[in-house]
Amino acid sequence: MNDKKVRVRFAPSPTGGLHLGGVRTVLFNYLFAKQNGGDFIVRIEDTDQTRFVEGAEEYIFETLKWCGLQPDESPLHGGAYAPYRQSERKENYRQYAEQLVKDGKAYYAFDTAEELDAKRKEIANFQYNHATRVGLKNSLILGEEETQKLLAENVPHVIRINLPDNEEVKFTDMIRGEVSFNTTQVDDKVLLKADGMPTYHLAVVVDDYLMKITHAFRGEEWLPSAPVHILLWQWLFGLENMPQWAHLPLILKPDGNGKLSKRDGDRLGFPTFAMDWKDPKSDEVATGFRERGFLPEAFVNMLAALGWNDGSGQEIFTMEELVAKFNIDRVHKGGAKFDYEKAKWYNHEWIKKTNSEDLIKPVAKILYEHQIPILGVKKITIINQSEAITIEKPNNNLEPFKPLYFQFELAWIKQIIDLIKDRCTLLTDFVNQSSFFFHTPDTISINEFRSKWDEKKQLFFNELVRTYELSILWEATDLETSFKESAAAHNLKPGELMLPLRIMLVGGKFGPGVFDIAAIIGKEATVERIKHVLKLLTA
RNA sequence: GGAGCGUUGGUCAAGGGGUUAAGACACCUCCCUUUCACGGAGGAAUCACGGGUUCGAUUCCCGUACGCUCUACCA
Repeated sequence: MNDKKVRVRFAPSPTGGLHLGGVRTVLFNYLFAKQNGGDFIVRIEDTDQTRFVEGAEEYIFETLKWCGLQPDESPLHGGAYAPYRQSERKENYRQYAEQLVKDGKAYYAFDTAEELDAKRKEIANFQYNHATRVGLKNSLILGEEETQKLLAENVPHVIRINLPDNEEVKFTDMIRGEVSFNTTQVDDKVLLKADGMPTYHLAVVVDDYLMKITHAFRGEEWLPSAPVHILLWQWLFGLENMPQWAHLPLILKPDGNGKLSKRDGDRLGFPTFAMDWKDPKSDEVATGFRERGFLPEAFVNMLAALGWNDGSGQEIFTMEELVAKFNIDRVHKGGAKFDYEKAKWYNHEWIKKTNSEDLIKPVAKILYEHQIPILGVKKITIINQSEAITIEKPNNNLEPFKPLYFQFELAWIKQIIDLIKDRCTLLTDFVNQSSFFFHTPDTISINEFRSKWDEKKQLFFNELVRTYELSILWEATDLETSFKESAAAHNLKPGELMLPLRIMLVGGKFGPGVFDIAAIIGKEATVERIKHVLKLLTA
């Protein structure tokens, strides 16, 4: 068993956007597979046709792509065990269910939904099990002849597992150690539905066997139904072929208790989906981490830390490091409350850590999406949502740009990113932190200094304009030197003059060093912005 | 209700019979910065409770409490 190639699977239902917890399950699967030189398989569990949602499957694959968690086998990527959609493997399941009936490990049940509902109302904690099935309509009670008759008449029926009475079912969970259940506590789950489709319980077991899955990671919410799966393995394929189970801790809501849900995110103002998800029925859009301005590296890093810790104190991990260091033994048993502030901290760390060159495309894309007119950029093409964009430089001398913007080149954007990335937590922060580099500030908080404005300052700035206009050198240090010299000549403290200058250039009390900004936006824009505010002040 | 699983600061967590019980986020103070951030230095704050076992329990055992998950012809 140990020399078998590691094969893990992520088995989502295409019922909507991919939630944080789902992506984390993928991550742990992926890390474990890659660490062991194994394969990561994505199998679509679409056995419930009533819950099918248009676009959900595509969304899942786009999310995986964005996160850098590419499957080795999937309906999209193909593989030796195709098809990878359970709806396309329908014929596989019935035979196993029938086999179980033949072996006495399962039985036909003809009870209608209404009859079962009535039972549930009548009996407090109704379970379809050893004790109650006597009073119900199933092949165990009806007998061979009656059963065959009903079957021949095509009476709608399901196949249920025939759980033994009062038997201990034990297994070893990779995270929790030995776990055991008594069969009296679990009910005779439906294996094959009336429509001929398997339920999850039958489908996972059959497909995990057929696809030679060696390790199965899933959320803790599956723990109570594990005994059904264990028994099915025992009866159908042998325990020695069963994958090793690992039930992952839940991700909890930040306030109160319970599983984190999309509603909590809406309520508290943070995303819970990886990427924007538009519900095709309601047209409602749930915002995703991607659109909120997260770097995929940061998103993945943050997810890895939700339930796992390598014990060294290291917090920032690249995917390669995660693959190398991930260890299932160090996954926690208890759930963790999601902390959006910490999530943003990861993003901030990643923005600081990422080379400015590598940030150009995502930043340009964000600016473009926020309609910052990047003059000088001839064309920004968005190939598709997850794809990087391409930027073309203009053939200068064509458009009637203001002189400043002729300086545009990628190196210019990189310079800006270098200057501001420390103060950007989300990619979207680049919009506010950089817009004044590209165009005159929309609003100028002139009142920040107006009350302290006087003739002396007016004169100083008038002269500064002349000095800057004549200046040949345009480096931040030169600008600062001439600024200070001029201030001294006017008998003014530079301190009282820098705030007005800042506000003239950027519009408010924020941003990097003023002279750095002036150096980057260039002579013409600097002079023009000062003059503009000077005019406002005298008006 | 039942079953299962869990419980170290406000949150994420390291540790695991004898420690000043790491670190991170958030919070507070100060420094740096003639803006805002970044950064740096400090601070406050914790082993759910009760019994054992032990010379000694946060750590091991048993209870209790609390929380969560499941209890569908959903996954």
